[in-house]
Amino acid sequence: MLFAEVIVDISVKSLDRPFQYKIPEEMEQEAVVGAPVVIPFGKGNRQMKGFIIGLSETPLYDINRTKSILKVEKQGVVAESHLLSLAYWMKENYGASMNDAIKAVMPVRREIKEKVERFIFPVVSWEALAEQRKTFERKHNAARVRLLDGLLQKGSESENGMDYDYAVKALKVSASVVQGLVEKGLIQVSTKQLYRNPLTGQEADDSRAVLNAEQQEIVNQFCEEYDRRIRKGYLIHGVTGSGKTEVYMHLIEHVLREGKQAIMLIPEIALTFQTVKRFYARFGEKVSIMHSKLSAGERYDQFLRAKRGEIQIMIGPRSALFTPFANLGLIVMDEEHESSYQSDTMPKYHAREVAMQRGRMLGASVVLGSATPSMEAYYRCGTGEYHLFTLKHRAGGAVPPKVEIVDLREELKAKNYSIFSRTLQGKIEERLEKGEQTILFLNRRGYAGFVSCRLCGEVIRCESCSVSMKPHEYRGRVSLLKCHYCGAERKMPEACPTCGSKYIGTFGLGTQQVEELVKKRFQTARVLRMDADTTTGKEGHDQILRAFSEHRADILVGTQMIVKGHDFPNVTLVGILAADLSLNTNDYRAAERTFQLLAQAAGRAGRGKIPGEVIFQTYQPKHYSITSAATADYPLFYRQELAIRQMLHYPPISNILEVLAFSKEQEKAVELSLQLREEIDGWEKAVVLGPNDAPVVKLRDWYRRVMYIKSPDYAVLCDIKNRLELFMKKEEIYKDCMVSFSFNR
DNA sequence: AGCACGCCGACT
DNA sequence: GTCGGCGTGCTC
Repeated sequence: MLFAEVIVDISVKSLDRPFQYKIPEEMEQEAVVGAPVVIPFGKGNRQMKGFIIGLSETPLYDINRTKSILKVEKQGVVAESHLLSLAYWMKENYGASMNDAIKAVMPVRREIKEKVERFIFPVVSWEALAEQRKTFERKHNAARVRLLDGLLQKGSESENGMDYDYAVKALKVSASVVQGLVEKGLIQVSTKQLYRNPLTGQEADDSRAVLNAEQQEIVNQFCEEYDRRIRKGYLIHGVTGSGKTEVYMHLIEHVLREGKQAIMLIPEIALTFQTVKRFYARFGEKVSIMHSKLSAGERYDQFLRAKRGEIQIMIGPRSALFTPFANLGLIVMDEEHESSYQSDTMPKYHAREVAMQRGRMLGASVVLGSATPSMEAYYRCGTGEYHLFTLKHRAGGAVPPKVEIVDLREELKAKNYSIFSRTLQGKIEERLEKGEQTILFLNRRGYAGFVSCRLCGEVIRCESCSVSMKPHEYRGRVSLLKCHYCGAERKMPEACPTCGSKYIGTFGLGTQQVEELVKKRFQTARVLRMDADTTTGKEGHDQILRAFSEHRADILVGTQMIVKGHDFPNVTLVGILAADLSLNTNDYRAAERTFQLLAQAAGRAGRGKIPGEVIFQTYQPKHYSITSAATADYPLFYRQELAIRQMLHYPPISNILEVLAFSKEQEKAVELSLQLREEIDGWEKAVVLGPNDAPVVKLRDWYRRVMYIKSPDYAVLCDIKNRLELFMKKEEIYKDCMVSFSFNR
């Protein structure tokens, strides 16, 4: 008799263990480790899903009460057994249930309600399309012209096809027009995913770019070690534009030559058609792309192809890490410092750590790359866990931008109360005269800031969360307040709700205000704004960036999103209006984030032939994250930041467990947090900070208390978490409270 | 007595 | 997560 150890598809602590089932004889072939199964569960023999995680011939339970597997799901991709071990490792390390961990590594995850997206693709050549456009223009067929314009614009660059809903809604193209064009054989409408291979049928291009000495040295050392069967972690610290991607491709090529496969991880936002096209061009049909826009079915197809050995390279965001390659040789992780590598649902894993673990399990090397490495990765070069490579030179000999720090306190002394320092203002005017472009960067969205009464000082707060509500533009004026935490909205009040005075107004500064101020100050300039509000969906995003790159505007005002990835050759000035904004958050990563942001923003200037200039406006001109970003001196930043992390026992030196205690009643939240503290008092090798009120005291009507526990030994933190969970389970009075945990290391 | 409701524990 | 068992308490 054969038995299967099954994990039931329910993420509850008490069920997070294997249950033994009999395997009916006729299923013995298909009931393999990793297979998804249907089993009877509980008193009512409810049919549940589950996963086989082990097989045995010895019964571990009363054989008369052992039930049988009902069905082995054939359509599921069977997880490789090493992926299951990886899931187990994740369960242990991130405090998740085995079920959650398995679902993270399994290609077919629970179907989230899937929106069917349709795309419009051209069938004929661009030239024929442009010809048709002229015809429609003559016939004054405005809707069709708009549609073809959209396609032509998108087509030459992205080839992703045009979103059908977008065409109908934003371009006001009626469905029967679209249908007409389909019948004419000009376009085609399909649910086809983004990032199809545009080069199908073409031969892979073997002509490889010539590497410079720095790049070649990395490739040589890696290959030499790889051939000696040395598998380890590497970090490539390469300044923006130093040609990291070319190095990755050489490494992947080497690994492929040995009959191995490779995974290339990229942050979600970096998944642009440009990157993808380079890989298609080099590796042809060997490549497959994972993308969040792929449906579960399509994703499953990709995994199946990987498993069958039809492809050798998988490119994608963090979930691509679990591609079931049988012979994995290399995992590359580009822009290693990006926050999208951190999962925010259970298991809350970091792709960098899981990549290293998968590498260890399978004998694959891991190559990380970044222009501004995370403290964690750079630190691990010092401990010998990774080998450090440095690329100091920009490929193609582009000149690094000239950075100037402007002290805003001096501006105040000189009675300049505007948001533009005299230096910045002068430089913007220069650009306008020369016909060059400027990017102004503000690290906030909307009308950030708050609404308060000048008479009584009362600030308008969200009723459910303890944060101030942010003013937003609605129907052309500031008339709407939004809570950025729970999304609640209310009208901008005419008078102060507390004292009734009319002296109520907005304070602080957002991109909308900056845009208005720019327009006022530089009246001849054409200004574009890009932030979360103006760019609903991918289309708005693309439109703005396109308009700016085609020089249909002189100044682009925006938030974070404009500093990532996009190249504008004609931009010769980047102004950061308040470089220290991201510095003043109560987060130990604030300095690191500031450095990364500034370094990236500076990299946006002067990517073309003309050298660029960058202005950092700040109230803290001497702060090391700002000065070192100005000189693009990462090691300098790293040393100073590490000293602070050392002093305060922050990661990567130590590990932190953040414990949040929630209750609907304020006193109870306080009491619970104190009880939790008592529970772990005197624990060896752990330092406890707090408890205190969380930065957001109240969120969605829950009062929040926070406590930080630091320990150099990660396992200690896991023990503490388990202990506290046990406490919550057995203490009756806290049944209506909640506790959540998150790890940092 | 009869039933509604809520809590607890078991689930192979 | 979900079901059934069982205790409490309320009502026709």
